[in-house]
Amino acid sequence: MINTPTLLVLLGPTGVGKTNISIQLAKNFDCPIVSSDSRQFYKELKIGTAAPSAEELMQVQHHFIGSHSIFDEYNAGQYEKDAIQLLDGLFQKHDVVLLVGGSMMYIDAICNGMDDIPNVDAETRAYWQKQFADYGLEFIQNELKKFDPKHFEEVDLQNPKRIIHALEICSMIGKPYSDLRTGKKKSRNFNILKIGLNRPRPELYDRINLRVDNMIADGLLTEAEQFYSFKKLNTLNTVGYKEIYEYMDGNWSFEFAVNMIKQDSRRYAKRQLTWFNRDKEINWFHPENEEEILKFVYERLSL
RNA sequence: GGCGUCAUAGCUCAGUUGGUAGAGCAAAGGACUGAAAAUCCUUGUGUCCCCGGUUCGAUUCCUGGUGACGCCA
Repeated sequence: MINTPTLLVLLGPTGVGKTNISIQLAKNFDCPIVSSDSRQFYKELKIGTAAPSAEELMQVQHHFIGSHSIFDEYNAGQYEKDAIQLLDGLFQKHDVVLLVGGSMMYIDAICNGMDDIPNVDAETRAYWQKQFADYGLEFIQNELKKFDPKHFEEVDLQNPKRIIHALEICSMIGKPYSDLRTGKKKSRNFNILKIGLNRPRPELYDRINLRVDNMIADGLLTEAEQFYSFKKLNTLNTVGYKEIYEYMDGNWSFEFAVNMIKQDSRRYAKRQLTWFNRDKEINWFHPENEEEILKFVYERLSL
């Protein structure tokens, strides 16, 4: 029934109910799951990232769940390379592979591709961070204007991370960062079908709040405490962990920290929806309309 | 029961010497090419507790309610 390999992409805001639907879809189409959740990659972060349970992992073959350590350096560009290579292998045996997650840039890295830009080495990063820390935003803005006037015109000049990154690349390649930014969409040797899950805002927020309470009951505090001494790692600058560390540092009460985890999760969900709303290829469904989703996917795949 | 204080945005509160109002937080909207669950930008949403009175005009002053809090019984 299926002619060309298809990547079925299941996306949506945090807490909407992706995992549950993903297991059902994977069973129905007898296909493996590739995660595009940039925090479920980390094997140390299970409770706080609402990673699939051991039981769920046994039911369907999963990739990129607990595949990395919080001590690893990882990024979207590397993920694109690794995941595309993995998909090439999976499509040898499967007509359909399910990509599941909510990390917007990681999903786009697979669907659209990213430009070929080198990984930033630690010294370069440290150098520009120090420049920013010592001389401020205006200084790095001017540096960017000097090294890459084109990007200076395009970038969000209030956002230090964007400016620093552009400067890192400029100094590593010895030419403007914008020279490497083609903005071209890569072609893939598989079809892409995007399914978006969403719920009315109050419903989504209720689920997020409840899920955080459940994480606490399941031992999120203990999980986070184990890595307290590494709290400065980028991988731990994550909703569910950074708030616990504020509590452990004595800045917040425990109750306040829990409320902040809920609030930060809600804000994250909002940002995800802002990004996804721009993508007109997404076919949206309410997660409880499982039959409708299955019917839609069957129809699209058999064409 | 008596006396006093208070009542303004979802919350905490400013303010208007009488010309229908503004901060913080929350929230909403947006951006996004290797740190992305990160980072950054924009936006004030209102029977100013209710009924009257004075006034050209009351959220503001006055009578009376209602509610909250405090003190005294």
